[in-house]
Amino acid sequence: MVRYQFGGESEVTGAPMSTSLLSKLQRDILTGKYRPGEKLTEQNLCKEYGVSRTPIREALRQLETDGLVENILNRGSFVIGLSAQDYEDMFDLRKAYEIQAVRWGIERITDEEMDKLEETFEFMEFYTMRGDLDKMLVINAGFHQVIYEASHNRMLQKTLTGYQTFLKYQGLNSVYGENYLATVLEEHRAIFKAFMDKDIRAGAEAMERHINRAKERRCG
Amino acid sequence: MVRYQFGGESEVTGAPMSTSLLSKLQRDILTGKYRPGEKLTEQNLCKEYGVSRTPIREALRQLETDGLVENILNRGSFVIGLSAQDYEDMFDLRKAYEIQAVRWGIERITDEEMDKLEETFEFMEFYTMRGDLDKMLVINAGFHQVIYEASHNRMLQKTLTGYQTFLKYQGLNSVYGENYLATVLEEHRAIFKAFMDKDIRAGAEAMERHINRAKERRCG
DNA sequence: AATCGTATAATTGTATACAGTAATACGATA
DNA sequence: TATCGTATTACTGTATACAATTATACGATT
Repeated sequence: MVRYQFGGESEVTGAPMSTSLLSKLQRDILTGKYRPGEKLTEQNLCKEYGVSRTPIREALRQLETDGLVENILNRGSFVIGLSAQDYEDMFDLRKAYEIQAVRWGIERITDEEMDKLEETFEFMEFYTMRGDLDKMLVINAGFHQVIYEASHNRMLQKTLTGYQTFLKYQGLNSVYGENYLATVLEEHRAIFKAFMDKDIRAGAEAMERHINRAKERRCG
Repeated sequence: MVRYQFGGESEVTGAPMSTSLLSKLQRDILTGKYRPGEKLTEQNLCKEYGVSRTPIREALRQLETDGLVENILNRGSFVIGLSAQDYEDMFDLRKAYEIQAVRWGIERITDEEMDKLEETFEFMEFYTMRGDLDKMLVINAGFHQVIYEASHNRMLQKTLTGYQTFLKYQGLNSVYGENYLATVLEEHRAIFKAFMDKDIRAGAEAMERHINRAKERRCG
């Protein structure tokens, strides 16, 4: 058994500087720096992150719609806690959307996106061979991201990307079994094959199995 | 055939004053006052809604995470257009979650919530008898809301409530058939019965039928 | 006339200032 | 001592001010 610790940030979005602030806050909430129910005083956050109240408030508003924070009028922002049940539920919510992403993805994927999916899968094979868990987790997320893009549905993409954020930090507490890499590779291979074969049913089933097992594994 | 026009606002949330601004912006984007691709200049919005830039910017950030607006660094906010395909897709996304809401709802509903569901359903019967389409559409949304609450999952609730906002204004363009009310009542009756019987499978199937038909009807 | 470069204007991003509300401290009263 | 009421403090909500970036206008050059 290997207890895994994440490396640094990986911010990829071409979004505003304040997005960096947002992802820092997401990280600090999801990793437990701020505890459920805790009040996030704007002044404190200003000092903590070295910016003024305006960007802090904007980030808090986004955290609110993300469901990480609750905003009460004239009283401030409070961290929302996720129960074990919430985390378990999240796999089911994710499953429903991931399956839909595969269905639409197989229908709608472009040639360029297919190339990208193939390339990503080959990276997965490579890093699995090398036993590089760190890189693998990043590629893993990337593989799913390509499928989200291939679904050509912005909302689906946005929601699933949001779940990945949650799971990314949840992953900090995960324990990965010895044959985790090989197992996950085979699950992904089945999904990738369904894309090659343009077999929607097979793709949906492969993804369902993948997420069901992820739920059992309690990671990725 | 009856072409339906919505009445006034129905803001129920006990949320900040700026939420009123947010819902106004949502309405004005979804009803087409601001067109897809159009730039939303903060100054203009200030004049339009009679507030300063601060609350405008906060609302824009929320609209961004809602997927109604795209924010480009140093260039501003642009209205995101939803294609016919996007609206069609939305029924499938909603369906996946509505089914999950029923599953969890039947498992987790409290006695108080069950009372509320029953009461809501009885209102539906009443307004159907009276042929009051206006009230019916509100109650319809309320019936689903009770199920969301019964699911006891905040994320599910939030996401589905978001879809309702989209569909609410989409409804403006809907054409309701003569026996719309009676049809929808029967679909809801099947769902309600499944809650009474605590029959998860029946509930999921009833909800699936309901949303499939809503998709065909292109409304509610 | 078309294009490039610079200067100006407009707009966004951030910080600060002011106003209104909630939380707290503290003293008066029973 | 306990409780209530008031005064003070702290914080949020909103408006404004300043800085940095982008868009536009206009003239110089080819």
